[in-house]
Amino acid sequence: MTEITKLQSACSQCNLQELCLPIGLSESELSLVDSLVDERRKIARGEAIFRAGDRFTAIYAVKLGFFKTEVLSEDGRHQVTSFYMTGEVLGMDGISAETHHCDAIALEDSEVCLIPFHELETISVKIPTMQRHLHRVMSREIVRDQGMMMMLGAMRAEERVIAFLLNLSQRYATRGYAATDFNLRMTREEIGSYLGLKLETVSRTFSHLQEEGLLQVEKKHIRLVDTVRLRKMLSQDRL
Amino acid sequence: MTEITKLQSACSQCNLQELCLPIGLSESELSLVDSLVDERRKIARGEAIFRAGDRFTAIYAVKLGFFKTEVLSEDGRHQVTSFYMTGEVLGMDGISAETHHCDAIALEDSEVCLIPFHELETISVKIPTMQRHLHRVMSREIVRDQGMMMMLGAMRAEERVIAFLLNLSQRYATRGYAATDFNLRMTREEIGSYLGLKLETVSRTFSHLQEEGLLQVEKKHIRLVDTVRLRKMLSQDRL
DNA sequence: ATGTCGAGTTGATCAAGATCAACAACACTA
DNA sequence: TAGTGTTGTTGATCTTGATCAACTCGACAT
Repeated sequence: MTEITKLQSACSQCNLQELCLPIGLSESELSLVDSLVDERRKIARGEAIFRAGDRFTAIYAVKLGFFKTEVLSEDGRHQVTSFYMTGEVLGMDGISAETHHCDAIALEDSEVCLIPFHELETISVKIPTMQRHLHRVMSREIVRDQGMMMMLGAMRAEERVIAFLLNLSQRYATRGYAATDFNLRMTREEIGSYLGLKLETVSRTFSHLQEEGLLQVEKKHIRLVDTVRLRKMLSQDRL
Repeated sequence: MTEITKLQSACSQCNLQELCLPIGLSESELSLVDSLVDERRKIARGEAIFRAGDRFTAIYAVKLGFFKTEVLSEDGRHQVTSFYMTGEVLGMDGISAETHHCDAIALEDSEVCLIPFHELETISVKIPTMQRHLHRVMSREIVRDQGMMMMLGAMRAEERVIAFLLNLSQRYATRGYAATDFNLRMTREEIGSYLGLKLETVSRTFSHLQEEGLLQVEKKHIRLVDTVRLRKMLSQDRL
């Protein structure tokens, strides 16, 4: 099903530039980048960009759509480790062993820009700004994961759900979408897996927060009613 | 207290080379690396290499000793996010924002090699092998964190403790130390924090595993008696 | 229409781990 | 040498979230 198309609009033309690329690239540097990212790939909902065990060759910038990554252990247990939206980069788990450690699956019909990693390394040598950018993107992933560990290790169910929603909200806002009014792309089960909770607990927590007047839920549609108080519940709880 | 010494023995002479550096560097490349790492620092037990909020300037290779990193949230909660032993590299969380996001604290009198990061980036440009190595080290951290999230989100207390001990065991083995007989450098509370458990639970789990004849605990000293069965308990449990 | 399937909600009950508490062992200090 | 603080163990009880189960709703196929 996966369709491969040559890139129509180059990175130098892309409106996601400020998310994907470092600022302040010269024109000649930009054209180097254009030559690097020469393939776009459409991924239908439910399909994978890569799966655990696949040979690592590239990282992927989400041009459009929504993804989850999922780790699976030998015994069949699996856990959602991340969600990625427009402008975010995934696949960096594969660098260390030249093999991907997780599945990356589209939660809606999506499109990614394929960035051949070894070529990226080559270009980084020529453009120091690019190298630094790459390092920052990787480091950001490390920091994010640490925050996640904090959440899984130290927060209770309600706090996790709130943190999750506020994080989504903030990321939508960065992209110019409504911060308090959005549709979830993932199921309750996927949220639960991500947060280390069961789907029933996620559902109950949504209902409970709704009763409290903190948010409105209708199936996948979320409206954050009182973000101030939600934020407060994160920092105050269990003081 | 922190004492700064000029490096006596260079990287090119260091017996940790194979852990820190990529294999196959030429002599001239090695001397470049020697010029990069020019400072060693002693950190007394309980002291920090850096703290959250500190400006990021370098990453650190553990020359000797044992560290924990700890994230703290606004409300005072804190969680151990990692332990680092000889030959491991820490501080990469700081790259993204030029600021460290966690505290790195010595659990015993230790010594680290200070690697100025921007100089490392510069040298990486000249030595592609070095660049690739750096990327692998960062990626390894990402993979490790994902495994950690899996553990925190999907495993129960006993499994977490077993996974923790087997991981330690494996890392000691890599370093040529006994794999089934070692001393813990951290308290039960630190283990608990790392595993998302309370110290009492860690203590009880140790006792329980001892009753089962799987390991022997005496204060900080651990002896893994039946690693085969321990490993099995990880993969079989909750099949 | 009817049936089926996946996703979500809600209730009742259960169990894992947290919490509270007492105490032991030991290190460090005065 | 007594005194104090830190670390660890163990017991009793409580709470949170898991589990099991029933049911609704909507999408889709026949």
